[in-house]
Amino acid sequence: MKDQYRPQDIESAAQARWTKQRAFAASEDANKPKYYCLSMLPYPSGKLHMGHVRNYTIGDVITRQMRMRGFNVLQPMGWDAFGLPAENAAMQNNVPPAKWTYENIAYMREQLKALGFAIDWERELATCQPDYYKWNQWFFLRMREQGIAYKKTGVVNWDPVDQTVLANEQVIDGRGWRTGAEVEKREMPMYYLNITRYADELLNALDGLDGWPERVKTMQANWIGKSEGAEIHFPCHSFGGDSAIKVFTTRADTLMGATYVAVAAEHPLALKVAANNSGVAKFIEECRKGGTTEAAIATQEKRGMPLGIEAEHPLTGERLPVWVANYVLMNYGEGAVMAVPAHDERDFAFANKYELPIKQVVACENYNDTEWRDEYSDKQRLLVNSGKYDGLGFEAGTDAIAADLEAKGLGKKRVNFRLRDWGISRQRFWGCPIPLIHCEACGEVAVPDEQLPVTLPEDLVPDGSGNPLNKCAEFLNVKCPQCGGDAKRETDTMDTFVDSSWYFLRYTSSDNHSAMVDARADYWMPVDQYIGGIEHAILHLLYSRFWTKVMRDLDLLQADEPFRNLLTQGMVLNHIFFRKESAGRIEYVPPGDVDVEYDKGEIVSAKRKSDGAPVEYDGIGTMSKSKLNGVDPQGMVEQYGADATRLFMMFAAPPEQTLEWSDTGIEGAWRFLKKVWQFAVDNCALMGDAKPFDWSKASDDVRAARRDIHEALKQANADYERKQFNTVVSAAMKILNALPKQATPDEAALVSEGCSILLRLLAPITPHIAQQLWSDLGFGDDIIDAAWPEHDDAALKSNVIELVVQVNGKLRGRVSVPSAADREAIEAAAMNDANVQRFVEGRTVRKVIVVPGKLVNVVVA
RNA sequence: GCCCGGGUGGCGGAAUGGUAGACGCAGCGGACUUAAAAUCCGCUGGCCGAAAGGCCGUGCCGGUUCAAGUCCGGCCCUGGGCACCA
Repeated sequence: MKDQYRPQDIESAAQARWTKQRAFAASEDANKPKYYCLSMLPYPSGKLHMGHVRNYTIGDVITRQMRMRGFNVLQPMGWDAFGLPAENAAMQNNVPPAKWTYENIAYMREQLKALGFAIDWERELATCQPDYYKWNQWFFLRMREQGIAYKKTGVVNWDPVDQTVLANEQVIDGRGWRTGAEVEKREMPMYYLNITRYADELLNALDGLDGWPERVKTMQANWIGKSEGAEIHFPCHSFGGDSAIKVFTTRADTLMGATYVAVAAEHPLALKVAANNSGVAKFIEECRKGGTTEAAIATQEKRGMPLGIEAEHPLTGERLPVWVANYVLMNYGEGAVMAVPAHDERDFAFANKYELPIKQVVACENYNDTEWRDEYSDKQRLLVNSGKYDGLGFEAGTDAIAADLEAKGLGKKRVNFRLRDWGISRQRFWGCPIPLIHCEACGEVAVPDEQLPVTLPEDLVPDGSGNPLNKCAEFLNVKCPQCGGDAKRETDTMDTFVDSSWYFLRYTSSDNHSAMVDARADYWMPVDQYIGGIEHAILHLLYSRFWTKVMRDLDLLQADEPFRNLLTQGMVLNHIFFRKESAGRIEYVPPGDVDVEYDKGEIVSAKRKSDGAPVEYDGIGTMSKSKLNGVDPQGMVEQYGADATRLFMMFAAPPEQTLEWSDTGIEGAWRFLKKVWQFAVDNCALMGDAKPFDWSKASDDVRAARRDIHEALKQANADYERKQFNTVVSAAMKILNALPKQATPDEAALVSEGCSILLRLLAPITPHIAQQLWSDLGFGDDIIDAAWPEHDDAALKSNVIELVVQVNGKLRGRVSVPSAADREAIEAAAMNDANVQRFVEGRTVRKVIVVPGKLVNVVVA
């Protein structure tokens, strides 16, 4: 074996060996339990960043460990290749998005290979390949046939200068990022997927996802947002007939306290009034400004205006003013609310601002209608000022009022979800075309299955003024499949979340060109372990669950849920710097190009290295392409090797924890691997002997060292089980520290067993060095085929144990007792300690708590 | 604004109600070396003390417990998500 640890040599050799063996090419095998280990596919942004290294190392550690434990493991990889950054790069560099994307994929694939991940590359896919997105289109048409995909209008961000739709990311402080123009909301026809049809199942099935983090399930449940309440009709005759304003409320019990009705700015009634009322029209116009995100809407100043019409209270017939208010959301409930200012915080603030009446109907002492207190909305209190409903509680009051409303045909109990249907239409080029054709004679016609895929031209370059497909005659002009007349193709493409909602299924059947998935999907599904960033906790994971259920209902799949176990990786954060260009445009500056001045740990000033000009600090945030704060692992891999990089990433923090980027510590990982190598070189003559050894005849030192090793192994296995890999690494370090550096022949069994354990523990994390030493030291040919190490209980036994003695909970001494000592003997030994006596002397012992194997606590008065 | 996390030495972190700071990084001291690098050994939360030992200490305030970083209530700061970034 070589004297020096040189990762460049051993890493490429190990990778070549695995490739030649097709070691990670998975096939369906009935003789072994299957294990599908999946990491979220990367967006091919150009280069890997540390977040990718973290994500894929976690997946690889699990993959390799499960393989050594005897599972038939599949770990595939692909590319989430459609999306906005490719269009931006295209505009900047005047290259087609396809070229940019495929070049990025080629580069990043080599980076992944250099990191030695145990990936089955034969199943690789990219979502921008026609062979992949053909099935998006095929399945979209099946959903359209079922009514799951349907058309309605939706709101988008509109840049009035560029005359184009903007993504939320392109709206900064309510203005377009390129033009600086104030963004408007605009309605457009779009396709939606009817995810709300599955709302109940998506919510209830969370209970069965035992392998998911509680926090993710809570986030999904809150997102789905099931509310039990009532639909109530407030009759309104202003525009003739017997129409009514419908509202949804979770507090029907407080109906007698309703003093006005408020509708959203987009509500049909508001629009009708606006037709003849320029003040209202102007207000609605104002509400159209600004972004469409919930955050933008929720943080804006609450404003409203009377519509000048009235609605009838459904029980009392009292006339209530109708207002338009920007805090009412059109896409939640009915787009209208009954306002009960006395018992709803937002209504309270609104009523106080516009001097609307406030009527208390729930018992609260010292009610004050100018200062809000949370008890006003407490559901535990009883109704007052509510006529026949006085004295009822929340549930009884709701039931009684709902029953009376139902009898009058003016309402009923109802469940409402916060979840909205999923709008998938995008007015953008670099995405999967929606397979529809618009014919003047036949209307909207589906592209026939045999004409799929509708292929996206790969040579167009967007220019920022909208979707280039609209100017591409070759794509646009088509014959109608029904009548054969001239027709136009749909130019909207699909949300990229569509692509990522089922890619994990395509891996199982990636070579099948005649079906979306086949029976192999039922062999591999569900995914046994899914790993990806916590930022995907809601949207991607919810859409994938929905998509899986739809495929099940269309008999394409047996699985109900896609992901059995979920590990949400904490994000890798880095500092963000930027400066404002003219026209309000923001230019981000990579942290590596910034010199920073600190004062008491806080950044006080920053300058760009390349030109010395000041830059602004925008805090710390996730590594992202758009903010240019990603760190490329390439330099680290070249200098220290893949193993040291992987080890460092795993050692830096537990997988689920957020990690602020810093490269201090890579030296430590590198040093550790050098020490492992040196230990192997120094002791190689004693290794590989697998003869049984009688440890009871070994010296005390050898047995003590072996106990430390097996204790560390036990801890490491528990930590592998709970996926806390940073402490697995520290256990490996402890094992190396416990082994003699230059062993004597008497220690041969100890170093041989210890080294064999150490290499197998490290094999999932640092597979190259583990493979090289395993074969050099004669333990076997391939460590990936070695059995997983388990600790020996006999090695953990000890004659004497040390206990901690506390007096009133404070540490006062330590005593050694035989491990077989009983309670009395332990107590006596504890009381005998000189320092303990100092603190007990002259005081009364109230009780003595003995925690076996741990401590004694003497409680004195 | 709403929903979900996090806050422990100079730094990354460990501690599944039971010894706070494992394992590392950085730093300091020493060995080896003509020298440097590399390597090896030792020290390293703060304050008091010659030492033994003591007092303080896990974002802040309060509570439960023999015992709280860990459980409960309130607050502050910070990260993620909020439906067109992926």
